[in-house]
Amino acid sequence: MKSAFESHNHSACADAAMTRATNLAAARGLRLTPVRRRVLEILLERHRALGAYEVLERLAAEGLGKQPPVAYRALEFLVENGLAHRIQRLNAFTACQSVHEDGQAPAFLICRECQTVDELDAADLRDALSTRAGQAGFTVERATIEALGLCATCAGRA
Amino acid sequence: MKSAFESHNHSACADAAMTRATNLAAARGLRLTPVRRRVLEILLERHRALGAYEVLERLAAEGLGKQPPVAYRALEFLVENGLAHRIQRLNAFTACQSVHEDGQAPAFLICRECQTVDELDAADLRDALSTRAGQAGFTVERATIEALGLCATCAGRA
DNA sequence: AATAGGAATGTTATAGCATAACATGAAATC
DNA sequence: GATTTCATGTTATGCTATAACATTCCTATT
Repeated sequence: MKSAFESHNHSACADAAMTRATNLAAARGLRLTPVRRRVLEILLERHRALGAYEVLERLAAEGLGKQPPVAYRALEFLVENGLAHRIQRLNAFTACQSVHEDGQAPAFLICRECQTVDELDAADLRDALSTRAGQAGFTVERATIEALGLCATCAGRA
Repeated sequence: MKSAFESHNHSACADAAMTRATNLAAARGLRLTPVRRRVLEILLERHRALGAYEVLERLAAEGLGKQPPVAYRALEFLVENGLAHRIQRLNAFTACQSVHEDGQAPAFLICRECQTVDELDAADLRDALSTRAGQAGFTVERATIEALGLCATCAGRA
């Protein structure tokens, strides 16, 4: 699997994600409605996080909804079902690029230069965090791990 | 050092933090002005994250500023100098409870029940993250590690 | 095929978070 | 004491997010 920072056949990458989403919906009886499907497609266009209002603009241009709740509801659906992630640092959303258990969100690498967002499996980091938290009597339910920095490409350019 | 979740002599805890802040300001030639000092005191009242507008209400009640930029500027100053932290998940701010290098923010444990926020030293987690990111050619500049869950006290109550 | 119940979407309105831009004032430096 | 720098005051606005209610669309059941 190529990282989001490397150049790759992106349409294959997006197609694969759409296929995973379609299969997941079928398996779980989720309704991947036109708005939801379209929002996921929009997020999949690039390895970048989009704000809800950016998504909404796109939807509006296509006649799929003009008000914020339309975008927020679709995004919420995608996030709840692991098809997209919310990037807290950016107040924005990105399509899920990997496969992982529910609630087991990966860590994110966010390039401050090109805004590309990549996922990193974070199982070990989450485990370490849970262990340490557990020592303080704290039960971790959801962990957010986000790194801001420079990707290789942008570092090379500078 | 007691965790924020345990009952403790909180005024001593807040005083110690204020003293650290005063010393840091002196050492670095920072200006801990009345507004900045007061904002830090307000954050130190409890181990909870406060939104900028909550801080602003307090300031306004005391005649220290009525407009959002007053609160945001003071908070920005505190965060930049490591005296407070921004909790991304909450869009809120909390006083720093520990001592750490610049930019080396700790991990946060956020109880979803009592809203208490505690810090955990995250040096090892950050290192692990940086190493893993480095394998993908990514240079981590700042890492956000936040865990949402239940503290021992609240878990016991349920 | 009618219909009842639930799920999704449409719509209005508003709440909450954050900053740009410019004016004024205070403090340190020269 | 003039200059420069930093902090604060103020106005205005932009971005992010959700509550609440109306309507439409599916689905399952009769």
